[in-house]
Amino acid sequence: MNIGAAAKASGVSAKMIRYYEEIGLIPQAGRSDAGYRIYSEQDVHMLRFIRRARDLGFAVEGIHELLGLWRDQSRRSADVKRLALAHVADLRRRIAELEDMASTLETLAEACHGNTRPDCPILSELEAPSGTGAHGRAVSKARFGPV
Amino acid sequence: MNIGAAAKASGVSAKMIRYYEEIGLIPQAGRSDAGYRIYSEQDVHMLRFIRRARDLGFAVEGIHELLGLWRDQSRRSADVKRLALAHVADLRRRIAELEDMASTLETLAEACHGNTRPDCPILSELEAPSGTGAHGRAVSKARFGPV
DNA sequence: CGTAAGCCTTCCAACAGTGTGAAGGTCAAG
DNA sequence: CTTGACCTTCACACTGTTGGAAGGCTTACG
Repeated sequence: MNIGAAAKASGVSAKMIRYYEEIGLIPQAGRSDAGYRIYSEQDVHMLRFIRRARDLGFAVEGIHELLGLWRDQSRRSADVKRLALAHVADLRRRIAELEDMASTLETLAEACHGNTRPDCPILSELEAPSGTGAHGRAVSKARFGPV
Repeated sequence: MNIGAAAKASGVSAKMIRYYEEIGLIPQAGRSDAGYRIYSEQDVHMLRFIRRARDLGFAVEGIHELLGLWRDQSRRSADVKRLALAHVADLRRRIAELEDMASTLETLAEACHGNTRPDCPILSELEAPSGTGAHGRAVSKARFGPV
């Protein structure tokens, strides 16, 4: 199977398959005489696994560990569970940060007349935040990388 | 004021100040004889504005628009409000995606014994998703860039 | 057999937003 | 004058994905 067919079958783009190979997430694919990468059903199976882990928000690093456990027949399910729950905690942390921002901004927007006049509490708040936000202050050094 | 002092006073790192200047988010700073960037209290005020907008999750593009409105004395507050609410909607959309992932994964983790045996519903699900997730399927092509 | 479409290959660049580090100039205090 | 703390620019890293260009391969059709 060519990379295009594997991409279609797995839902992972050809570009990403090559990228995953490059960073060592997946083993190097075998090559045809012409140098084309060749994939088996097994490979497609693995790519689909990766695709789903990605869809659940796992970063490549996490997917790497999941793949290791997946392949390891003597794994302990406790390790998988720990990995999953750590990721859930990470997701929840990010959710809380976003929620803080959203509610703060929503409160400010509610207080804005939204008319043709220039005065607006949103800009005022950005200019000089009032000490106590009605909602937990979203103004923090919260940083979040890509998923 | 040097860039270091402006950074300390505004909460925006010197690196980021230079970056913001480079991409045109802020005007080019004046220079001293030695070529050092010089900042006024006004500039620091603007940097603080940027810092807070960033803390509320606005992307540089959005901050650009906010700055324009901030400086525009004849702005209509309706425009500010529209911008803010559009961002809130964006945040909520991302929250929903993350929440979907978290709850799906949490449900799977709950079903995992978490012992020394290898069988684990988390891996099973990644291998071949059961048609209907208990929670809305988090498995989608959901993509989200940086904040 | 020739050729054109549609694959495949590699390499290079871009995105957001931030950080790291190197090589060198400058400023202030001792 | 030296030292250390600053400033300058430049280049590169990260994450994950996409886009394109230049060239080779395959396949199907005439």
